[in-house]
Amino acid sequence: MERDVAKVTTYYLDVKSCSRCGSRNLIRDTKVGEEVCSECGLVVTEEIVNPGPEWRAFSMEERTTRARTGTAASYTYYDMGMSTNFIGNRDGRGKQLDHKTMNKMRMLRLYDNRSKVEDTWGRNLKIAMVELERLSSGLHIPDPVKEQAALIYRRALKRDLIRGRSIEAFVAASIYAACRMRRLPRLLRTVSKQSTREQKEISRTYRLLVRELGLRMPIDDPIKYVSGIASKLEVKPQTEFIAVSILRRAAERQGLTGKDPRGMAAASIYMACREVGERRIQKEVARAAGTSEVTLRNRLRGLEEILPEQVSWDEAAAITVRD
DNA sequence: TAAGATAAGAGGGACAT
DNA sequence: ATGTCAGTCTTATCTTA
Repeated sequence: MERDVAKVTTYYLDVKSCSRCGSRNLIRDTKVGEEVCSECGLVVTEEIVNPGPEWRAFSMEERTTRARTGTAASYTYYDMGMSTNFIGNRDGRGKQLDHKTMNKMRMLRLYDNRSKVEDTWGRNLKIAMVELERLSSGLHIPDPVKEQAALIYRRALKRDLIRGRSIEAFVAASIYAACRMRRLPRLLRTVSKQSTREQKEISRTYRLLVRELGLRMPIDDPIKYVSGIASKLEVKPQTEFIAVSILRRAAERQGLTGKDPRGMAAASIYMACREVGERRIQKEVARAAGTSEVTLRNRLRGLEEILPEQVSWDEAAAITVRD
């Protein structure tokens, strides 16, 4: 553990200015590993290039905690005998304390409470990071995304969102959120299956995270799903090409907003297959896209309303070239 | 046999109370 | 805070071409 604590100093090296307003006046909050622009308020943490294991960020916390509480051993037994100390203003015999001593005791009580807050965070994080490790290895989450998830979790902890709720759900939700942010295709269902918590709770927690932390999720573009589905179905490149063109044209006409992107992708591929004359049944396409037949049909209906004319190969080429 | 239709249920957002 | 409403997506089952 110790050798990794030493590496912490490299953490922030790459950040020099705010990516939005260019200000160099950045405020660091080392407890959450967050960096905020003092000019425009942008959280620039995401810009930080930070490869490595997730508990490097964790050790930031650990370092401050250790500085307060001493050895790692006392960290583990943090609560023993400490919680009832420093109460009242009388000594052991019930005698009133003098002012000097009372002030001293007040300071001690203050420090004691503070260190306990830090300690609670530390313990929470320890449990959370173990869970994070377990889930991400089960889901094959690459390190940078895992790192992102850890960061999100820490921000949630800092904002006191977790008290009274389950750590596991927050870890799972953080991972899902990190995947969305980094455009790593993982279904909420898949993440939930690895977690001890049910999908319902995790999805609720995910939305809580997005709302409370103001996470900015990239809108996932149906076009991104096309190639994956196309390769699963082994359709011709031409078909895939036309599917993309269909989506582009639908997007121009505001036909994609608010719909499940996977359903849109599935419908466009199905449509493209039909136009090229490649035989694929709805069930196949829907399954490859990870959605249902019904959804595919509904999207298909929407596409047909928006795009009454066929998208031929030539038109597809024209649409693509124009971009 | 594939495609379409319909029903029922879950879950969440918007909006009012 | 709680309830209602419209809209989405899912699963299951039935009908149609």
